[in-house]
Amino acid sequence: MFNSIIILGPTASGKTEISIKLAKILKTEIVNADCLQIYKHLNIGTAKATIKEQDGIKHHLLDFVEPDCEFSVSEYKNMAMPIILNLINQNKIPIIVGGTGFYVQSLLTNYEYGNSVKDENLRAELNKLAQEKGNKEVYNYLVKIDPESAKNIHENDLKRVIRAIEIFKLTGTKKSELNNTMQNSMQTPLNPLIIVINRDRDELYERINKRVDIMIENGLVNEVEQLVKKFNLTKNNQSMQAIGYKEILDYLNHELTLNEAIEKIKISTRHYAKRQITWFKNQTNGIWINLTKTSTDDALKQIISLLNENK
RNA sequence: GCCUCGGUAGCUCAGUCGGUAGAGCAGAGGACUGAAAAUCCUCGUGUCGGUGGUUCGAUUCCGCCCCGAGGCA
Repeated sequence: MFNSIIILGPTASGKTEISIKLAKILKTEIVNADCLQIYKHLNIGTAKATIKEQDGIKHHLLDFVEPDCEFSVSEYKNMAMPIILNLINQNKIPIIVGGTGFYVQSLLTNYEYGNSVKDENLRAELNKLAQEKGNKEVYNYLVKIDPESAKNIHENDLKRVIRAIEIFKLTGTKKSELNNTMQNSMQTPLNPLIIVINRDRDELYERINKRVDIMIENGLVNEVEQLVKKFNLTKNNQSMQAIGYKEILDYLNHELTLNEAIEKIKISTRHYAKRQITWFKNQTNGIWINLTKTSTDDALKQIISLLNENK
């Protein structure tokens, strides 16, 4: 019997609307699983549901991190899990909704992401090494200390190469060993109904393009300008890696024209949607609903009946 | 009307001293275990504007035509 619902879907597919309507019907609450909607003040560009759109439904883990702070899956998992379990205890069926597959995945496995926190110095050092002597140099180092992990990481994927080294340096345990032990305990208190909201590619891309134009009309440039001023943000801040924000930042720094920035936002968003679809397709086994071919109401009916079937 | 420069992949363009072509972007597929809206990998056949001619062979050379940009009238 399902005790929770997870709603995934690429950006601009219509997750938000459907999840709020579903929450109304089920008289439950929503837990955000979007790695940028967690940030306060990033509203327009992240397509965060406004208070009005939230329609009285309680949203957890939305809009609570300061824009100059960092956040990670591990923290997400630690915060989300108690909230979800608490809702289940109240006999509610929490609806977890978002586009960050990585965050959702953290709720479905017992992986503890290592005991290692990050080590900025080590990261900087390895990044420098890569810059001076090439990615291969850093990769070869990983091959030496953890050949098993190295096999699964491309030598140019610096972030992952560095993280694997970091895990070993900080914990003395290889990442590959960590994987093996964790693999055996792939269990979770959640038994979720997983729904993937999607649309025909053409329509999705049209919606993305249109939504970016609307964001600009709604004052995205001003939002970024105020944010940067107030919090002294630069490209290096995690929140400023968000699509829509980094490009407008370039515009404000006169590195792009407005039109170039807008075009770039559209392209990056399309790329992002594509990556999301790949992830959902191959990393989760949800039930797909195509909103190009199904109305929102029918989709809701379908979800409810799936829920009841398994009672 | 004349002159010049262009017309090659969805877009921007490279190239073939004559043996039917290749980059970037777009697009497609994939990876993903403490940055994930991040990071990374793979994938390029198209009447080479049209039509005649020269040639064993033309997208490449020549003629004419069409389209675009600029210049002279």
